[in-house]
Amino acid sequence: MLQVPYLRENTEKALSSLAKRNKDFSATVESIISVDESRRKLQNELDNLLAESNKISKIIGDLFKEGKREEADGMKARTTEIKEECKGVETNLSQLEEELKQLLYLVPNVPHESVVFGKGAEENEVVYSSGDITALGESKLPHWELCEKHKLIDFELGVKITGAGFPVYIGKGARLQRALINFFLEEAMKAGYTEHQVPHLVNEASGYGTGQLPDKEGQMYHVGVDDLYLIPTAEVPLTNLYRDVLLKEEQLPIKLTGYTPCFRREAGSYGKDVRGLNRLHQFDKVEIVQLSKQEDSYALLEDMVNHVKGLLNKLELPFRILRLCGGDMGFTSSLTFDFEVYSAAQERWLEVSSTSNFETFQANRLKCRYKGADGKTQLVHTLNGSALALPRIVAALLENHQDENGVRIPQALVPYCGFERI
RNA sequence: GGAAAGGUGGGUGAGUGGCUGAAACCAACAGUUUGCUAAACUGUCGUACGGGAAACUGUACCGGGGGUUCGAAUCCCCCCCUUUCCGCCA
Repeated sequence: MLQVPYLRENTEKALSSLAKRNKDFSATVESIISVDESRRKLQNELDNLLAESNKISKIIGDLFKEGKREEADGMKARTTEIKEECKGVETNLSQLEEELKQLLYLVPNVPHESVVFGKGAEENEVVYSSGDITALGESKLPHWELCEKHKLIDFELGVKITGAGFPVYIGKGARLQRALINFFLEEAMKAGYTEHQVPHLVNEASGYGTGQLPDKEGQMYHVGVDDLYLIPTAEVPLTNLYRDVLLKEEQLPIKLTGYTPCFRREAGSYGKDVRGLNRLHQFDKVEIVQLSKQEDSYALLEDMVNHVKGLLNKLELPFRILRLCGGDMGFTSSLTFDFEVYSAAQERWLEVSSTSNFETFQANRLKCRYKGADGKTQLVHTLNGSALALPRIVAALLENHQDENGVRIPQALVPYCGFERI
């Protein structure tokens, strides 16, 4: 959620940046500013009424002590009057506050200056690419066929016990999952991230904290009886560890990592793009999260991008990095880099990581702040990235490293797997 | 699921309807002392929204929401959460 004073003082700048999202927010922002102005006016009115009432109450108290009971009783009339007036003002005020909140929920984060205008995914900029597109022979197979051939994943079984999008990993397929999770966690640990095992269900407040609520309510599985949500990413519990927290400057940056399964309803997506491992309702992911001082966040974003680069290089996968254009960027993000791995057998790019700086957008709702050297309290910047999500990595590994004898496991992963080939 | 006890500032924790935005202690910050560190001493020290160039100042906030009262952290009602005991259980 953006901060009203920011919008008020930087209206032009905010609007021109927001326009990069290929949507016009000027009407909403204008409403925010004008509603807030009315709000402040009413607040002032109320404050003055209350100030008067407080003053009178104090005098009455003093009169009572002096035993001037009648004089005191005489003053009560005015406070009753004030109370009536306050009621009206309060009602209007809370209405305006609610209105303001709803309006603020509509405005996404202001894109970073490096973000370009764009309507959608086609306009994302490739800012880096690494590795050659793997040349595969005629016998190349997509991962879903490789999975069947080598008995790594049984999609049908998953359908039976749960439904589509809930695969069952078997044998070397299961061990590969475990190996990847451990590999990613170890690498994150070496890079200074502290591993956390967090709950896989979160409450409503956490959903609001990181911005999944109210914007993406339908994307999360909701456990009605207990009013809890299954996490769509470890970002939610990890970042919310620092909800309502006042940090000291020297504690920053805070670097967190964790493995969790992720649950996404993915309502409305069907077809060939979601075949096999390309899109699932449940998948595994290792997430990295940072909380930082405002002035450091973009350097740290760079570090996170480099960390993910390192992982993909060790897995010997060809990939590219995209800087998302305004139209394709998530609601809460200021700047996002997507990582895509080329899948030679499917002949398409698969998104395997999304690494973003949210600046103060999440921190504002989270109320995660720190006290700077100057004694001033300010919001932290939050960042996160997938490092990495498993299913498409598995797809890419299987497809890119297949040969006539099966599938080769990249060297870096062998110690974690315990086998060199599938 | 049943019973009981609790929820107060960055932390611990007092708090009799008005002198309580809130004692005390810890932490933090500034200073004095000191060869350095430590200790000791002195002072400062909550958050949010307003007004003001500033000093300063108004209001709100003691889990959340209502109510009683001229006046509520304090009394009443509802809700939420935590802890402990019992039950169930990996």
